[in-house]
Amino acid sequence: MTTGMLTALDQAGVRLTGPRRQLTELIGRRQGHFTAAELLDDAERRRLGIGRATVFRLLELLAEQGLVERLDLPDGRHAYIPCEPTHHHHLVCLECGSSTDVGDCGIDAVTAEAARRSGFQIQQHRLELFGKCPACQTTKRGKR
Amino acid sequence: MTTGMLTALDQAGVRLTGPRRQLTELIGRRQGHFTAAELLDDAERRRLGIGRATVFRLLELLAEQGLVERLDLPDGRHAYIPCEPTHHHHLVCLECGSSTDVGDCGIDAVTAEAARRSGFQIQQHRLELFGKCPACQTTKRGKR
DNA sequence: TATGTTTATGATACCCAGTCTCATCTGTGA
DNA sequence: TCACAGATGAGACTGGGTATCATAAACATA
Repeated sequence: MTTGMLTALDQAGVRLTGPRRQLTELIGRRQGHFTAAELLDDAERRRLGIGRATVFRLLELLAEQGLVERLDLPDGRHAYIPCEPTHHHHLVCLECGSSTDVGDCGIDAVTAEAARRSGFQIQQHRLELFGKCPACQTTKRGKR
Repeated sequence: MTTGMLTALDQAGVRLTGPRRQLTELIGRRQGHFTAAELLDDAERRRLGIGRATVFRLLELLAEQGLVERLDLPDGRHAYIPCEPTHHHHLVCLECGSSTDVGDCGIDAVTAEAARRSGFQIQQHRLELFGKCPACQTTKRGKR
């Protein structure tokens, strides 16, 4: 996954710099979604000397390549999820933060129906699903 | 609609103050979604002397009551849409900014399918549809 | 209608995420 | 090994949103 990200960047024709190698490495170690601030913290904790702007620039680059997706958490924060560059949706666990991709699942029928009812031409949609992952369902429920 | 917002606030047990009346009035006049900054501009242009904090406090209050919904535009900005306090989704026109609500449209089947495939318990979802409204489809397309 | 309590207000300082600028550095192709 | 386009880090800046606090106004009660 980490190497996948790097080779994808390479193929995109950008330079494989030190900061980019280190940051993709850090992203690869994380489980599920993360915020820009968390990634920046990781880098600072390891004293990699990577600047704030570089982190945001890389995230933007990864998002352009579809290697990461930007996502709005229910609490209003922004997070990023590493993912495959095909259209899909995310299922995010509200407890542990892990996430899974799901494919189509019939959403096209929904958008078509909405278009029919409203007369809109639908150009893009965003579907985000939030809940509890299988692992968190089995652990004790009083937890929070 | 405007009065609906006010009476709903009244029923929520909060005070019907001057600024709240004026701001809900301004919201009522707007078509479709608006950002906090736009609402603030409206208020300043009319020299209502309403503070920044008051605008954000009212929007938060309206969102709590489900009278307004906060929404993330594809360009990353945040906007608010006045709406009915029942569960539904928004169709947003990317050209003129107008919006329409659509009801269920079969999204429950999609979330059920995603849950089945992934094992997640889905607690909430967010679906936002972006496109071109009927009016903007008929006006010249070179626009934008 | 006057009063008093509670809630809301505006001003302002502040915080945080993200962007811009710019001088310096470095990856990479030759 | 060299040259240079592209990337970097520092830090200033912006814009959305929040916290604080003294003052003002809504509204229940008398």
